[in-house]
Amino acid sequence: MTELSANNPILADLTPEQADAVQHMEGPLLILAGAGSGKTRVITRRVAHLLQQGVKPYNVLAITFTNKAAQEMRQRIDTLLPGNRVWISTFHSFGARIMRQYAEHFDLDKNFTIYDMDDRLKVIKIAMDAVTVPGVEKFTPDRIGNAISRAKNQLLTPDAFYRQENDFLGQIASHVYAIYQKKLKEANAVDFDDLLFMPALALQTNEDFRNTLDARFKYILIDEYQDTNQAQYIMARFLSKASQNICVVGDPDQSIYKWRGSDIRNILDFERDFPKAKVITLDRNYRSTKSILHAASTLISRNKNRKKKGLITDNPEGEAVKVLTFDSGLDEADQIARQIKDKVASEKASYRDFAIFVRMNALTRTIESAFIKNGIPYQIVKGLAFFERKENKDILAYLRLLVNPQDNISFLRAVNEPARGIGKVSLEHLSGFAEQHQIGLLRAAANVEKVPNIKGKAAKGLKEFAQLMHVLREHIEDKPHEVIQLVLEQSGYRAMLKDSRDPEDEERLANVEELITAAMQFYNEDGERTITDFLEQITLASDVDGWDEKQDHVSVMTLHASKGLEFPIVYILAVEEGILPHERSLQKDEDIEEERRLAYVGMTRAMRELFLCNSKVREFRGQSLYAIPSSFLGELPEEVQRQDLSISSQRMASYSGFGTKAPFDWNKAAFTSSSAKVSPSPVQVGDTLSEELRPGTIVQHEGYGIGQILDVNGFGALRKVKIRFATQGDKTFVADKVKLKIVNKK
DNA sequence: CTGTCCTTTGTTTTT
DNA sequence: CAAAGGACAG
Repeated sequence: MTELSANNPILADLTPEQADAVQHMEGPLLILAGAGSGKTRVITRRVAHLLQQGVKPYNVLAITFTNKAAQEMRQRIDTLLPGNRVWISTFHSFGARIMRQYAEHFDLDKNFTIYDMDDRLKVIKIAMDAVTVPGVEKFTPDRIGNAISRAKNQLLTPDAFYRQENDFLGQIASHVYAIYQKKLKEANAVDFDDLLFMPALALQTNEDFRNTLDARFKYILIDEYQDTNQAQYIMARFLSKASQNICVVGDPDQSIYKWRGSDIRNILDFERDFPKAKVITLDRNYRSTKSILHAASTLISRNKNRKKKGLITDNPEGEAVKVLTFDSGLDEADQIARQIKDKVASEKASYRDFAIFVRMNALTRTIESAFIKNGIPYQIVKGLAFFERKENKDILAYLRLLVNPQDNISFLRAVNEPARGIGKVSLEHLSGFAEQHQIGLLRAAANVEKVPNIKGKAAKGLKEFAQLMHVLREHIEDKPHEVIQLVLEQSGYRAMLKDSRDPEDEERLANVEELITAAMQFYNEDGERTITDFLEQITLASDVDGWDEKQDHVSVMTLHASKGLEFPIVYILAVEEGILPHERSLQKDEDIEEERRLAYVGMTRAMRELFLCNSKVREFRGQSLYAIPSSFLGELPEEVQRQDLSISSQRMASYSGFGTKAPFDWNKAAFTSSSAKVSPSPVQVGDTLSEELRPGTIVQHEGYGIGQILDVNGFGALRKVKIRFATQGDKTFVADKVKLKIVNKK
């Protein structure tokens, strides 16, 4: 390098390892970047450095995990080197763009629709109805859909999937898969998985296609490589076959998407795949206090299937990490709200400094009401929930059908909204006709007079709808927001909402008006953008893409969504057995390890303060049930402070007369409360403390008599207890429903 | 065909 | 406790 780093902002303020990674030019590079190790800085600088060294922006491809991350990276690079337009996107957006550009390679029209999960489910149901194999009815569309998704992630076509040795589900799914794919094709639509599957397969099998793209993308950079799946892996490999200039960045300890097909081996085997790879480890953390880092490191070190490594920091010790115990979820939410309010009032922090992480979306409800009650500004970072409202989805269905007249799913959604007298039966006739003539539903509707059995109101409605779409199609090139305006007007949708006496329709009307604003903003950012772009952005948006970090509010999100972010003060809610780790991961060690990584990801987001919360009673599906602190809490180092903030703990200090034995020894030892106690809850719960139901305990059941508990599993209403009775064999009960008398504790 | 009321059903995480 | 699906009357 000829430039002096002191004068070059691209190389300024970097550690030797970071500078090494930034300046690496040719050949494969693996950057193992621990949490908070300045990864974002390194990758943006690296791209900037490549450009500075004369690499053409056109030849660079950077893959990020979210569109938001892509946007940020674009801006940072633009700040360093203005005017360079590098291709930065997620794998899915990349796939979509390639597929539109080379639509003919994929046997698609370039205005294809990308189906989301809802759409996918509908197509699966249609395919399951159409398939003739016996046994389909044994599976839910959901399970079939997952099986198909897995097949696509492994680059298996319906044929290949069928030929593969399969269990019963796989056999059935492979048949549905073939029809499902045919239906998608007919609708000129693809699903999320296709955006990876199709380009990956094309790269693998079509050498010309591969050469073209490989030659174009001479330098590839992939972030969050630990969470890539097989299809993404193939894309990465085949795009960098000639140049070998592939740089991947990741942290095996933060791999949290195995359930979605991610394969941690992709990163672990990088050096095997690219024998000449240079490996740089970034193990210095700049984000968190020593306390936080130590707590997180101690937890993650419990994972057996893991390369040993540690993170170090020069940051101060800071506040101790705290485990907080509350009476109930309501109480947990309320006390956290107060803590936040107090800290903001005393000017120790702003609202934007706080983040609340949860394992499941359902847990945001209570915290949301507590924030509303306490007047705390907040944002729930959950996708573009706005676009998922019924009224907006309806309007978007019109748009999708305009752009892609073959889109049958959107047709079915829009055709009778507002009501045009078209019911289920008419649509079945229409589908039959469309099937018979191999045309789309819209085209069939345009020829409704030729369809037998559709008469009267329904026929008139269909004809009118087809004509409406025909008229609207004239405006397809108009600005997105103007098209929406037109759709609202001419479809009668706006009139329907306006004339309604349902008070909620007023809000719906406001929402669709806001949809126009959203489209206008989208267009104003870039006048080249089309309706197709607008629709694509909405469909491919990730949860954090809707997050507005500029606002001064508390951020509430899932642990998954928190990946890659950082906040001064972090609360993780419901760190309870069955929630984190999640009940459905408890069977397999490798699944529990992923839950531990998830907890690790959440903890390492915190810069200054970290609170891990649990409550004694958790409200769930309208019921209140005893909750057990997460086993992860017992894996934290000693200096973590444990505070029992439950009212019952204060009140019960002098109370005796119920159980005297804490359910877990480590719990008893670790929590600061003075005397061991299992308190009767202030809320109504089942007759038997489900905490006391543990394997080995001898119990008596009214009808079955004496038995011994074999197994207890599940959480909340799903918690089951399996009992072996002396005379009646094994029986399984719902833990909070069954009445049992404890005879002999284990 | 449409709207309403009632039963059933279900909950991990998401591009 | 909700949302979603099914049954039924208008």
